[in-house]
Amino acid sequence: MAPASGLSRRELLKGTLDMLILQTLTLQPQHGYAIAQHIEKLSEDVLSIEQGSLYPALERLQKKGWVTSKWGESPTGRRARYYTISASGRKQLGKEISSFERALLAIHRVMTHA
Amino acid sequence: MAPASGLSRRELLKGTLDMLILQTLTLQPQHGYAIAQHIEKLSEDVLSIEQGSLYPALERLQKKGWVTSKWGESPTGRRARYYTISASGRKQLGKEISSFERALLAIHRVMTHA
DNA sequence: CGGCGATAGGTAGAATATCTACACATCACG
DNA sequence: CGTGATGTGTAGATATTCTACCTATCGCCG
Repeated sequence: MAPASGLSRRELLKGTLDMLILQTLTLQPQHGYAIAQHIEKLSEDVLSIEQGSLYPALERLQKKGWVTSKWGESPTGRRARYYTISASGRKQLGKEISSFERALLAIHRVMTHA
Repeated sequence: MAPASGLSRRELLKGTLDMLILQTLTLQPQHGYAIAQHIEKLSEDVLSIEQGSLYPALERLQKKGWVTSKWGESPTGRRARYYTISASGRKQLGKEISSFERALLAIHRVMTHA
């Protein structure tokens, strides 16, 4: 994780974090640290989820009822809080995906001067 | 512009407003109100730019040197401030487009569980 | 005439999301 | 013993957008 050459790449489209987390949790329940790693890896290190964004986001999702959590043990034997997506979380994910695509299409129309 | 049936659609991907404004100004210099209308129309009413977002954004872009402005007269004969994209503004637009596309591709990879 | 909607510009303050920078703990490894 | 990876978390700053106002002119309709 050392910034290699002082280059700090970080580009998260704001407003997409919840969607990315929820999507990640559709694969299987995960703890926070693993969620962040999963997203960073799949994005080929383009996206980076800072802890200061991750944990508040998870709290937020939990408060909305979109994920549940319970303490467990990670593969490395450490205590970790595992998050599971709920039924309403899946519904929410669907909404976020479609509104994301809608917005994307709209932006595309503007950017290609239609 | 009356909300038709009380339905308030508004979906702007956060962080894309500057890019949309700069892109709009590559067509021709425009005043704020017309910029907002242009974006709303091209996006087929998916995106809506509120005045409270628009004018601060235009100030921001001006402060960064990406646009210049001067008072003029609109086609309807009203006083209006016309904004013009600068050379550095065009360079900035290019940067924003490529980082937007980078992020988009990354998000796509995560969302399709790659 | 009086009011309203569209055109045009703007501000104040709230809400929100994210980031930076910490603190804490355990484990493995040299 | 120190450091880096794993793991959770908080506090405070920062940035962006939104809601809700305000002002002004113009044209139209009743």
